[in-house]
Amino acid sequence: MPKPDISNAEFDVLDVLWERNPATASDVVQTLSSHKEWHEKTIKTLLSRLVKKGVIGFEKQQRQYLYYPLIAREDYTAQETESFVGKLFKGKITPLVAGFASQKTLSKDDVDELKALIAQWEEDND
Amino acid sequence: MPKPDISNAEFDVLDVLWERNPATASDVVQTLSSHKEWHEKTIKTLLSRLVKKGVIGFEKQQRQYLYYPLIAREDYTAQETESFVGKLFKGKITPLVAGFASQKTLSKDDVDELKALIAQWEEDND
DNA sequence: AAAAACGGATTACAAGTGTAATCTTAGATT
DNA sequence: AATCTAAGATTACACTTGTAATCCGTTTTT
Repeated sequence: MPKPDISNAEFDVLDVLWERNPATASDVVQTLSSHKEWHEKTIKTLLSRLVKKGVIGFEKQQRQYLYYPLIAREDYTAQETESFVGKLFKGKITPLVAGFASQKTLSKDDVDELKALIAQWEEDND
Repeated sequence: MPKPDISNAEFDVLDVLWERNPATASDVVQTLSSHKEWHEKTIKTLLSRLVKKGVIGFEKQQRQYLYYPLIAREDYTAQETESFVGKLFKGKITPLVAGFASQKTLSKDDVDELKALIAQWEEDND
């Protein structure tokens, strides 16, 4: 199946389902109400579109539906990352990190974590 | 001015202008012909849209226009990176790098470059 | 029972996108 | 000079996206 495009608004809805799975439409509405100004109807529409795209599924729970994601966040993230890095950095992470570091300041913790990652890599590949 | 959205197709055109600046429409058409199946008219449309969005500018060169970018690739890249990392990784690069590394294999060169980056950072911040 | 409310389904509608085709006008060709 | 042509301007058109409103049937409420 051709990987479905997930719009920005749809993503926000999907993101809720990744956190709280399964969830009814009104669960999603409630969760989003804290940081989005969306009308309930809007969220219902987005849920329907995600269903139609095959991104989420649902089970009838009496009157309501219980929605749940059909794709894992990790998979989505990995795909998006690959295409993003491919598009803007010719597939190389280093320039991404370099550019990021030159703009947003890295904390010592960030750097420590990166070092740990590298150490791990070196351990695996020696 | 509100940062203009640049669509995917528009990006490919802009990308050519970042490489070859200034360029006529047919320069862009020729450059893109190697990897895109776009009709010349399509590319002209994209150029017009980019002009309208204020992303590129042009100077009349007799009959043709010479187009050139109005925003630097680095700036665009930095902004996109920030929003991408913000959206998918809560603004942290480390998990991005970790996820990337677990999927696409890093080369030794990649790792060396990352180490160099970190060394640089530590030198600047001690 | 009648009315109101709620849940999902269907419809709406403008702006943005991908992907050109047509129009217009000024140089290039014959 | 008449015509062809290439360049940009304008128009096209279906699909997606943001953002709901309306419809329809089933529970609640009164």
